[in-house]
Amino acid sequence: MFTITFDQSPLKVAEAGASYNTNSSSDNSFKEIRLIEVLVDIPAGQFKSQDRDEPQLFTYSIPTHINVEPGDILSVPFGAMYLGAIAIRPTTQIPPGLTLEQIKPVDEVVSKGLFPPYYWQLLQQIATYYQTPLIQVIRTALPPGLLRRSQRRVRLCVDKIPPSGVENFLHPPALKILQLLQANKSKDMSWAELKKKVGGDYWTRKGYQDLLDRGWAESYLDTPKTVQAKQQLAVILIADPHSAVDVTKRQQEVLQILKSCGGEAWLSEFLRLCKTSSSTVKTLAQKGYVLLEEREMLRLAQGIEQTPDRPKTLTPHQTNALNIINQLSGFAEILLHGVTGSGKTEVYLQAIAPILEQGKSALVLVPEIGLTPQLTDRFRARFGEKVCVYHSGLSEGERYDTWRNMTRQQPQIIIGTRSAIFAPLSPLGLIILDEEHDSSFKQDRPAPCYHARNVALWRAQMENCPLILGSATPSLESWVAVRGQQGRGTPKHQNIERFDPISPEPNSKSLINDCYYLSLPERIQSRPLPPVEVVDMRQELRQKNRSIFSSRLQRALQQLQERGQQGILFIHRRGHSTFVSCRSCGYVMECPDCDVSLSYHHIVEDALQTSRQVVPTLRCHYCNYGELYPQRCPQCDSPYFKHFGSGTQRVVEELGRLFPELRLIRFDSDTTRTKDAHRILLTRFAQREADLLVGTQMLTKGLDLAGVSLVGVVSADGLLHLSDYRASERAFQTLLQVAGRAGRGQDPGRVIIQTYTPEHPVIQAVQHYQYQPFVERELQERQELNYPPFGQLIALKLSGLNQAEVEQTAEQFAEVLFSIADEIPELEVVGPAPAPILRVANRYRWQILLKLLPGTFIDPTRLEQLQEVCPRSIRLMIDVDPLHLG
DNA sequence: AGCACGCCGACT
DNA sequence: GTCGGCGTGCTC
Repeated sequence: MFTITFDQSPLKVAEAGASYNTNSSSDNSFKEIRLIEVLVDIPAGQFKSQDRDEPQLFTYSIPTHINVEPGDILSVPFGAMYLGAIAIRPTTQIPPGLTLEQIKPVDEVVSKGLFPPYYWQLLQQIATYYQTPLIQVIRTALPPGLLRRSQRRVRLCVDKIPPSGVENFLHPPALKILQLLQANKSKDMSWAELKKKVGGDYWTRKGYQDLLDRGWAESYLDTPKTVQAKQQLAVILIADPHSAVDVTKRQQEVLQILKSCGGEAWLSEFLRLCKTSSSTVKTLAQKGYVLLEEREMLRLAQGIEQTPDRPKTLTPHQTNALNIINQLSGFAEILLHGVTGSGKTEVYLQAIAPILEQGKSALVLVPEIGLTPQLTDRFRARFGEKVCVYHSGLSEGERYDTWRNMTRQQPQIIIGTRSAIFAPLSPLGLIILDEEHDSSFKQDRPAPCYHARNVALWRAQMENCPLILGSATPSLESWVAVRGQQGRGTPKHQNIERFDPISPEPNSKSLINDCYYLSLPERIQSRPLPPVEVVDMRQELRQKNRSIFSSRLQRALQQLQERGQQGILFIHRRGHSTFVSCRSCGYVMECPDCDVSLSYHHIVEDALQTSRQVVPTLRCHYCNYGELYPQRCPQCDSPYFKHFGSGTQRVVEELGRLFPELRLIRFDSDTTRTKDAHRILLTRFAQREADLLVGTQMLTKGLDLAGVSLVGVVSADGLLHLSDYRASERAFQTLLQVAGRAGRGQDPGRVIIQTYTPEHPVIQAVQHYQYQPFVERELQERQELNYPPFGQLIALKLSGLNQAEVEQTAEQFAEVLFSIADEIPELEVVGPAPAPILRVANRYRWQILLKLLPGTFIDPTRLEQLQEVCPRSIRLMIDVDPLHLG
């Protein structure tokens, strides 16, 4: 959005006192004063400097006793409070209009040396591409807890409150606050927390004012507390135990144990080890044999210790892939397309080994760490303590320490989720995105809505190292990027080449010819892929089977029990499917213009809000095309024309009714909420405590359970007809992934997919494991409508509390955009349209879609116009390359 | 975000 | 007249 030039050379103290330009009348000599320009952590870039293309920087002086370098995390006074900030560059200029007296000193250096050299360029790139203020990108990248602000808190003046009878005359909001504070142990709460519980700023202020007037409560700003390194007492041996004469036998033993520990240990652990008390150690310290010292302890999340394993023998395909990867030096994008069970992980492991030997680190990104404990375990078994995990599930301390450990330049492996792409490893020898097609690599909640695959690509280029994208069902983006020239002549890395490179990096080599397609078409040990059987549910209806299970699936479940085998039952998450389809003929209502299914809406309000009518409507949430919800199927006139969905609950009930003997484990977001729940449930299943695993999307992600011989998909339709141009791609990927869970052990396995539209191309492709034909077909359709990966999409998502206001602003935006589109013929404005789920968290949502023709891009500054037009009450989020439009 | 300043309408 | 609603702008 804005660029800043970041001085990467350390601040040179000697030069800091050159000549100053001041506007103040007095011409003092400031030879000793060092100044630093700082990016302050205030919400968003509303503080733009007028004429330069960068966010507003603030100038602070550096107290003589501290040293500040660009990139340091600071705490600075800002107005009445203290805020987190990043040191950007030293300066000798006092900002125009200010006097030296107005320059405040930096309060504290919170942390130093957290980034590798090109890191700022990477963050800048993300800010520009994803149209997000730089500070917000920094906030996303950094481990949480570093950028803190002082917060307003309210505390009770306990001694001033009369003992009782208060409730009778206090106003409700004041009483509420009083009660909240009294319920609190420390009689002290943050303003934000109060606001949430009281309900709104207005009443909180009102109530607080009352209490303040009575002198019963007061507010104050507390100083920010940032993550700190953990200090712990360590015992260090400083004299040879053999020369110890004036010690008891027990003390001598203790010294010997310390020596066998390598002469150093954490005190608490050491005491447990020696089964002694701290007094023994203290005595030894007094006698001068050991030293007790506060030392920094790293809280690293390394996962559970594993028994070491050795590299496995590779199949010819694996060997071939590995050879090519190992020959690479410098940037390359490798698509490792391996069918489920083909042993991609083993390739990763063996590709990483030589990287570590070269003294470099490796970064492995996975969709969700909790879902793949087995992957982490395997890395730990191979590389031991060099493996750390990094994801949002860790505590602040763990994340901070893992981060700092990464900057220490010891070769290591980080396994993490999306946010780990910001891991400050350097030098970095390899980046791997496992299951690269997975949509959780795209952030969609707070801006920047970055895709870790994009960021990984930029990082790999900047670091000049290979990037491996692994998947059994590669995304169309990656397929086209790597194989594009063979197919339809699309430029590779279109997203990259569109950029103005901030500065041409010497080590970023030519972007062309760095792509490799490596295929692992067979499962290890030549195991077959499980055959896929498709069941036509329309037929079942005709045969008067109203159950959600077809007779074939029922038989299979019956057999499961009889043969003592295990199965997985996949249910598509309910609530997502807002499409309408015919249960007799399978017909699905689609938008005539956008190639997506129509969504069911029933909230219809008239503008005056005098009356409220509920009219069932079908609507396209791309272009806002709408029509009435037909009572009967437009194609076959059947009355079984319904809004769709079968939830976990219903499936479980039905299972209990049909197969009371079957032991099942539910595996969905309800049952896996707690920490380690995934691992526990999966272990129980692996130990055959249950016959059937029933669950949602989570089942698709990399489960490797040898015992599973049956995979059932209750209904593929919810997946097939999501109102989204990516529905087919996602359905194809999900179904193939689920199917891939079967037959990974000795048993060959089978897959049963139930659907009302067996003729659907996705079903056909899945049935025969036809990746390429499916992708070619899908690409054709995408190309015709200029959808990604050909054209680019940008979604403008508006939300606000007032429905009419949101709609009005959306219309207003559209006006502006249409006028921009008049100048740029490559830009198409689609919408505005209400989001398929109009109201979420009490906010009404509308969106406008920008469609750009292949090879074009829109100048980000054009979209900044919108930010300026946007009323304060409306939130605007710009989602570049949105994945879900629903 | 938090806070000051300043402009309008409802009252001791 | 003043008090206090909140809309606007500033924080080095």
